[in-house]
Amino acid sequence: MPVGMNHSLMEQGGGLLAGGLAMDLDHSMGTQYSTNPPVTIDVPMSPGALMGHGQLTTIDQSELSSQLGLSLGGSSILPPAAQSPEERLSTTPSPTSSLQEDEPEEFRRQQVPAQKAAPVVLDVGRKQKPTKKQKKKKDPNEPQKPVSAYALFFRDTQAAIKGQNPNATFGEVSKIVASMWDSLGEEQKQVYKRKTEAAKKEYLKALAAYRAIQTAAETAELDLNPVLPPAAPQPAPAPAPAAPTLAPTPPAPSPVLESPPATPQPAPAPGNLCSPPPPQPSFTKIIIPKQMLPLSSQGGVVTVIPVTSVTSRGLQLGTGATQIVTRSVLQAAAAAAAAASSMQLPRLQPPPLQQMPPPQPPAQQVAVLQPPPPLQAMQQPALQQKVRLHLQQQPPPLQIKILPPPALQIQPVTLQPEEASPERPSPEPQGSPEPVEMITADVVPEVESPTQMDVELVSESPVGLSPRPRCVRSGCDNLPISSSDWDNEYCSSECVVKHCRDVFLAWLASRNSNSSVVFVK
DNA sequence: ATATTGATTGTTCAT
DNA sequence: ATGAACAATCAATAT
Repeated sequence: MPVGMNHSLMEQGGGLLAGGLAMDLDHSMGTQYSTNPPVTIDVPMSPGALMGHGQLTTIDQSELSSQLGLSLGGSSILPPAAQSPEERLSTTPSPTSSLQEDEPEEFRRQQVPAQKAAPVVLDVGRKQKPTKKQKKKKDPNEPQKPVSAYALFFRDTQAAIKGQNPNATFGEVSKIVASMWDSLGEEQKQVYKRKTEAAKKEYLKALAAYRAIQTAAETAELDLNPVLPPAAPQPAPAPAPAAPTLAPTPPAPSPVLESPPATPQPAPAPGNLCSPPPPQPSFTKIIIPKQMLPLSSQGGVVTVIPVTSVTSRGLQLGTGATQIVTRSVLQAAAAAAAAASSMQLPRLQPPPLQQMPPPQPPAQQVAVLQPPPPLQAMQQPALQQKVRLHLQQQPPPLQIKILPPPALQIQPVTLQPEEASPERPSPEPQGSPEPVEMITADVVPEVESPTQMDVELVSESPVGLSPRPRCVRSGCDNLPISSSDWDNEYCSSECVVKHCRDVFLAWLASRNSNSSVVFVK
């Protein structure tokens, strides 16, 4: 049985992965699970990772670094401190508990250079061993400590894993993530580590500023009896560089704290897939014993979906259906849709996901991928994880390989037989890699069956161009004109009114009841 | 100890 | 008393 995989990417907010990720699924599908050799999925992935499970899951990872860099940049969650907006000065003494990591130390040192560490006093306070609750009491304004590299990795990965195994418990997912992390190459880990380091830097800065402000506020309070509420400072961005007094900030006091550090270098070429990351041929294999996998009971299916990835080549599914989805494709689809009609179809942001109706007879794997919005991730709370996969029940064992992003070649165009990919007249004349115009059904959120989607997408554009539209009002044969009051469907305001009236009357008639309907314009 | 996510449970507050 | 809104807890793992 062919395994179909659906992979859709959300638009990345902006700069996305240049290197994009390519996902390659190679199936040497045979026919039967048992007899079939394991299915191999080559996933040039980026940060997000994937996972899968089945009888045996093998994940090969190779240089994710470039991709990771991108994705991370995207997720850039990091500089929490710096970004944390709600910055009110509150004089609340930050819980001592928070003082432990390095930064606190640094901070202390800065403030009290005289004594080296002498944390004694602080320790006392800390000793308290506050129950969990207490520690949480942190001042909301206090910059948040950057999360660990592993945590970042977890974030990037868990969604994909969950997508594959919706039933997986947190513990199972954790194990998988751990094993993936374990087998992650140093370089890849480095990427995450770098991220966290950068975040830490930011954090230190923010913390310094924060403390300075607090100190200033406290002193001010002491001096000036009136206890003013922290002056309801602008809810403005975080680490107000204001840092009046000491400003123990680090050596390089680049005054610019607040602006989200647009993640410097990690994300080279956001927009396009043009810059292929340096290829790294090495693979790391992750083998996840069936037992580890949550859905093992189901005869596992392994699917890997890089959260942040974008495929340069897209996904290829075995035999029957070969599908390639690329970011450009999505964009093209979106553009097409937009162009096609004024209506905005929900395609890009499909509802979370409804369980796909039991797949058609031949089980198919559908993977819907939604990479987290890159840089903006922070800003947009909501989505971020929308990876869902629907796998069929008894898939042949799969092997997932994470490959280095293929050169962004664009050969892919070969796919979908049926789909004559419409040449988008519009944008990107350029011969650049933005290759594929193909829009496979998959691209579209699971809302509809692939087939339908195709139809939809394809038909849409034509609609706009379709031969001579007429005024919508029945009985009117005039050509429609465009107006700010309506799209292109009426020839005049009269027709609009008439049409609406007719419709309304018809509706009333159909209900043949005079319920009290109020027309509110 | 803290972080990851998300479900569950517990608490608080308003009606 | 009820429900909404928010907070805490838990799971396995890494730092």
